[in-house]
Amino acid sequence: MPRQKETIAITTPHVAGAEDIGEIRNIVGFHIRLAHGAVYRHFTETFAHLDLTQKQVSALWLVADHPDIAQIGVAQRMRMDRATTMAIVNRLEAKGYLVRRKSRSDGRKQALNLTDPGRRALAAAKRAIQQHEQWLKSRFTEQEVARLIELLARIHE
Amino acid sequence: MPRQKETIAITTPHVAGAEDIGEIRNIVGFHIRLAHGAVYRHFTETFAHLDLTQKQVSALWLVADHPDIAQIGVAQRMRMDRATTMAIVNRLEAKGYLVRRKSRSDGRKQALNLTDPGRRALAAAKRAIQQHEQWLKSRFTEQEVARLIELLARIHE
DNA sequence: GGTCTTTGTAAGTTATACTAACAATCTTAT
DNA sequence: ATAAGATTGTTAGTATAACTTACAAAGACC
Repeated sequence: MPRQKETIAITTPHVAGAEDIGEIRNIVGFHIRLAHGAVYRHFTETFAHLDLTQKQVSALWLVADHPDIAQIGVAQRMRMDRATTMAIVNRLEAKGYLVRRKSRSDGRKQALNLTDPGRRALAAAKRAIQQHEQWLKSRFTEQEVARLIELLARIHE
Repeated sequence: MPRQKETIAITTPHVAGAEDIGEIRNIVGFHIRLAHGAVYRHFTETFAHLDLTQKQVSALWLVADHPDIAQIGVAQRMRMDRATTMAIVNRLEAKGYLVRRKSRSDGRKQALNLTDPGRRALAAAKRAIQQHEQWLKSRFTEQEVARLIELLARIHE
């Protein structure tokens, strides 16, 4: 994770000339990538003091919402493969935020559950996310937010 | 902030505190990340035979649109820092798709330009992007595409 | 039982993004 | 004009993430 102190804002500020991107601006994928990058950077700043990445928070949140979930369940909900999920669960386990234990219903699976520190970390993360979402939503009306979510969902569903 | 809970309707069964910001699916950032992941994955499949990533294509395209552009120019337009831009330009140079040469107007800068193989690679990439964009746009009307681009631009601009 | 599938794990590769430090060059203030 | 400061490219090092391949253990199905 890009650890950082709280010095400066975004490393590549929007300066004159940045909007001159030519015909590439008509490519939807290009805008999704730029928007994702902007959100990612702001997220990282907002979460610098919590030592958690987007993926880690999402995984933590999913485990909280679905006690005893298996890694494959997290992977499916986050559209990741098993190996990537492993890496993220490993990091969360190393931080002491969740525990693996063999599932009783299916010996192949590991049931994931939050620890108390994990619950506290998630609570703090949710407060930070509120800030982050506020930053993100501040440029839209409520109706536009709903519309944006609906359009994005059509891409990933 | 009057009446806003309606759009974030779905109730969380377990915890209902003042700090509870609802289910993860109501978080805009989560949808942007999932949509970006879906687009990234499809892009990678579409481009498997071309040995080019999203970033590399974008950089190639920008250099084609702006001959003699400096690395810092590419960085600003793609919202990347100088070090990340270096890595991408290095890869494109290693593939023989572009050349660096000292800028005459500013000795600190490197003027970037495509080679002939670079131009051919970009032409092929643009054809693949048409396919990719078709896949992406197929779930929207033209009007929705325009709306989506407009909303996304508000995030990264 | 035997075979196929699913799940977790491990190892290794690639791409991206960031920091910090440095040299060369340009810009600006005195 | 020169000193001080800012910009640009570069290198080195770190962290995350996504992927592949391979393997073992357990479940599903015939």
